[in-house]
Amino acid sequence: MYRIGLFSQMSKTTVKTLRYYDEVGILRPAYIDKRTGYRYYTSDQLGALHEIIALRQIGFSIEEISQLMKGEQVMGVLEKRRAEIEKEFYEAADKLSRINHYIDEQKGSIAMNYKAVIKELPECMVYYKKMVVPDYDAYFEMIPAIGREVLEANPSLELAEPAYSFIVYLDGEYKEKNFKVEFCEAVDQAGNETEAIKFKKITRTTAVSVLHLGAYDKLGEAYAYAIKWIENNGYAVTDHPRESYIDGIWNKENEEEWLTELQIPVSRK
Amino acid sequence: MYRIGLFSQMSKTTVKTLRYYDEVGILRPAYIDKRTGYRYYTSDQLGALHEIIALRQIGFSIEEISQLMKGEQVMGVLEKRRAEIEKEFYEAADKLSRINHYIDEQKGSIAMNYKAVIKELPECMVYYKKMVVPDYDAYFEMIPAIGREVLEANPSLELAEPAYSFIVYLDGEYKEKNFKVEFCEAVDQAGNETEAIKFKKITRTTAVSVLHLGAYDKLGEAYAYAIKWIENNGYAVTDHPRESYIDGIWNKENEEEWLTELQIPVSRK
DNA sequence: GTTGACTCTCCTGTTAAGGGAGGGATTATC
DNA sequence: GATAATCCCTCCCTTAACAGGAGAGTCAAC
Repeated sequence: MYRIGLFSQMSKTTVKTLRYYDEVGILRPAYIDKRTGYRYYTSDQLGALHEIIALRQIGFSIEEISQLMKGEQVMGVLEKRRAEIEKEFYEAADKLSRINHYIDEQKGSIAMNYKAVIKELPECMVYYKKMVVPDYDAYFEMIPAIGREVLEANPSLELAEPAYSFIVYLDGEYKEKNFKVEFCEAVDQAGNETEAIKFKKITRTTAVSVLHLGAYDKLGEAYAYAIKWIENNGYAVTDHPRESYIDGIWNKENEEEWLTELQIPVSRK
Repeated sequence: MYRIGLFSQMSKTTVKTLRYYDEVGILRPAYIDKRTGYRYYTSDQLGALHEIIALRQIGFSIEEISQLMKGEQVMGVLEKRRAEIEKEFYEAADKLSRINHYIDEQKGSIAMNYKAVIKELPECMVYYKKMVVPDYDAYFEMIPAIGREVLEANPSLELAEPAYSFIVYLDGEYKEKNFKVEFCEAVDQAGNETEAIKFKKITRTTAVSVLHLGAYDKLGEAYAYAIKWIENNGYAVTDHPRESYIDGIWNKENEEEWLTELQIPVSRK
């Protein structure tokens, strides 16, 4: 019978850990002196501890080890943990490419104003209208007009909170002028459709989000950044990009303060 | 200016998180109403939050993000984090092969009595003697004799605590009889050497450790298990295996209670 | 008998928030 | 103007697996 200090050296475990394992019940000492409270371990407990350490090294929680030792749904616990480890593995690979990308940016000593984050875009109901616009400036006339049109057909329609409106570019390629777009705005529920205006439900999706500060003619840079980021980090574009308008002519006079969020639906390659 | 609830929806962050970021100082609201304590955020704070989220997704701690935002040793923090992520990546790969190995064992529905764990063996001073032994049984005569021989030359020598003695097999191949071994026993410091007995310092090493319960003639199974484990989990043997005796004839009569630890120095492939 | 090493329990701290209580503020409705 | 429904505030507790330390009791050696 060994006292805790010696046993901890034999097993290369700390005393704190042994006391903790006693407390949570996965390794009770073979004997406890009732008077002094001293814990005594035997050498065959080395085997049990060995197994616990092996499982901890694989990353099982104390709770899971408890279950395994009681023989409760062993395969279930094992498979669950394997799935988690696989996830950890892919996430580490993901982080690795992201930080490499980030470090490359810093080294390039270019003041990068863009940061990409992965977001889940929730499902929502929108009204939408497809149109061809000659150039960015035309938005400022066309978009308010759409708003009025919708309200006319649906006087009691309510916009979603928080406000969420965006434009999807439908042309497969990049065009300087006369691009085909779809304007969408989130509402709380579907309403009456007209010739031009329809409703649809947008499904939940994962997207890369990049914020762009400044005038719209520089949005191309944000696109370039996002596309490069997606390539470097092993994602693939799954749908048309969206441009969501946060600040613009309606609340900021200065073009340089306009804020736009570029959202590109992606999935892992 | 948006109140916290709306801002949290715009940024897809929880209110709790925003309050926490305020508390730790990485994202203070643009304005706080002194009377009510209400936090108010502006849309350009979306950019700052965006960057924080990007860094959190890469796995930076709040403390590190704080530093990065203050511009303190940026490259140092980044490189440190990259090294950590690389480590996480290799560790995940390691855990993955270990759990697969473990699951295969369970599925084999063979009652596996062996569990491998990775340990750091600390540096220590030992005396040692090389010899050729005819068979396992001969240990019981030869080892106590060595003990006496050492004590004769070094009357004041003290053994290390905890006791650590082991045998290294020096033959390159497996032999049933007349194997060449080296017996080592840890002591607190070097002493007088004799013709047969020398001292040396054993360096720190990483090893796979497998416990074997039972008579020595079954040790081959423990070896077989350990070697298979090492192959399956992407490690490589770097030195001679050691057999460390924990329980044996000196304290247990019954052969089935003898406990031996097999330690095989390894490194990652 | 005394020292020094060992052990005990109990309390706090660690990360990055999440959960909930209790109470004030704002907004919508009656 | 009253009331109800949200919204927001602070404060405290919880998480996992221990680590660190305080203060007190125990053991073995000299």
